[in-house]
Amino acid sequence: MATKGEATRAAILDQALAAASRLGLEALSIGHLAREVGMSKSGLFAHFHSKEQLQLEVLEEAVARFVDTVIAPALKEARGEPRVRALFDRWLEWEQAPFLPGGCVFIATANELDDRPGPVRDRLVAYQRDWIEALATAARLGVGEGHFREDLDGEQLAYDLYAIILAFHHFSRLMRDPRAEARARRAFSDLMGACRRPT
Amino acid sequence: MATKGEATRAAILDQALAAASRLGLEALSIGHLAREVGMSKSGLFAHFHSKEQLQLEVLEEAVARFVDTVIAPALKEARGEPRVRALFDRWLEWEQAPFLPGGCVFIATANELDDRPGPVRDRLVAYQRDWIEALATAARLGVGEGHFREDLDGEQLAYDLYAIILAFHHFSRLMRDPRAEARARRAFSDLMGACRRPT
DNA sequence: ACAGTATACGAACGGTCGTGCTATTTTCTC
DNA sequence: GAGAAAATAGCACGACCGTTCGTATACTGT
Repeated sequence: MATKGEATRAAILDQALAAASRLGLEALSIGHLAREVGMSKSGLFAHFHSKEQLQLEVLEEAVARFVDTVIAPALKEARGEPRVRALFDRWLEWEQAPFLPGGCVFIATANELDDRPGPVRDRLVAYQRDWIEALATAARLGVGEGHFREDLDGEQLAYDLYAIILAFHHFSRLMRDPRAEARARRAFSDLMGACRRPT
Repeated sequence: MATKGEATRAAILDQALAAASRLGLEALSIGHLAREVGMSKSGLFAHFHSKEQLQLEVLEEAVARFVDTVIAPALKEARGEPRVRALFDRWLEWEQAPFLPGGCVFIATANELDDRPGPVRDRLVAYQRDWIEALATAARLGVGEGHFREDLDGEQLAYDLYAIILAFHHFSRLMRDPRAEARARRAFSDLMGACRRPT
C-alpha cells in the first residue's frame, strides 16, 4: 500500500473538489491547483495522466461523498415520507457542506457541461439519472406505505424536489439571499402537503 | 442605423449571445467568436474595448430580448392569474428561443458567476433581482384581483416559479429529457391550484 | 472627387493553459 | 542500509488567451 502517493492524491482531490464547487469542473486549472496544494504542476499532473482523468476522479470523489452524506443516512429512515424528508434535508445540508464552498458541485458543473460532449458529461448525466431515479423510487415507496396519494407520480415528485434544490442554489449562491433556506423548506413542506393522501 | 459599424456590432452580439447561451459568458473567447463572425480578432476587439465590456453588452442584449419576448407581452394580459400564467408560458418559450441554442443565458451564466465578483456579476444579480421582484408583484396583484389566497406570499411564489424553470433547464439541457416541458407545465398547474383561494 | 474618419487587419506581446520529457529526490522493501 | 520503485521537480513545447499598436482599407459627408 503505497501510502504517500495516496495521501497526496487525496489532498489534491480534496482541494480540487472545493475548487470545482466554486468554479466548476471545466475551470479547474492544474497549475493553479498545484500551487494551492503546494507542489509542482508536473508533480500533480503525474498522478492523473490528463486533465480529463482528474475531472473524472473529482466527480467520482464527489459522488462518494454524496452517498455518504445524503443517501446512506436517508436509507436508514423509515420508508415513505420520513425517508423522502430525510433525503431532502440531507440534500440541503450537502448544498452547504464545508467541503463545498461554492455549493453543490453537480449543479455548478451541470450548466457548463450541458453542451460539451465527452466522458465527463456522460458520467455526470449517468449519476444524475441514478439520483433522480432514487428520488422517484423513494417517492413511490411513500405511496406503498400509505403516506402519499395513490395517483402520485414519482418522477414528477423527483422533478419538483430537484426544482426546490436548484432554486435554493440559485437564490443562495448567486443572489446571496439569506431567506433562501427558509423558502426551500417552505416549498418542501407545501409540496409534501400536496402529496399526502386526502383525509 | 448609423452604419456599417453598428451592423457588424449587432452581428457580433447576436453570435456572442448564442455562444454565451451554450457555454456561458465567461467561456466566451474573442478569437473563437471572431472566427465565427468571419472577421479578425483585433477587428472584433476594437468594437468593445475589453472582454468585460463585451460580456456586459451581451448581458444587456439578452435583457432587452427578455423584456421583448417575456415581460412586454405578459403585461398586456389581465392582472392576476392570467398575467402570471403568461409570464410563465413566455418564460418557458424564452428557454427554447432559437437565438438561445443552449437555453436561458442567465441561468447558464449564473453558476459560473456566483463566485466571481465583478461588474458582470453585479449587473446579472441586479437584473435577476428586478425580475424576481416583477414576479412577486405579479403574484401580489393576483391576490388583489381575488384570484389567489389572501395569505399568499408573493416572494415565495416567485421562488417556486423560478424553481420550476430552473428544473426545466436542468432536465432538458443536461438530461435531454423529452418530458421536461410536460413536467414543468404540470408543476406549474399544481402550483396555481395551490395558490387559488379555497372555494 | 476628395478629405477625413470609421472600420478592419496582421503581427506581436506577455501570460496561462495542458502535456510531454528527463532528472532527482523520497519512500518502500528486503 | 542497499537497491528498487514510486513520487516529485524542472524545463520546454505548442496552442490559445486578451490586449496593444501601426497600418491599410472602406465608408461618409461635403
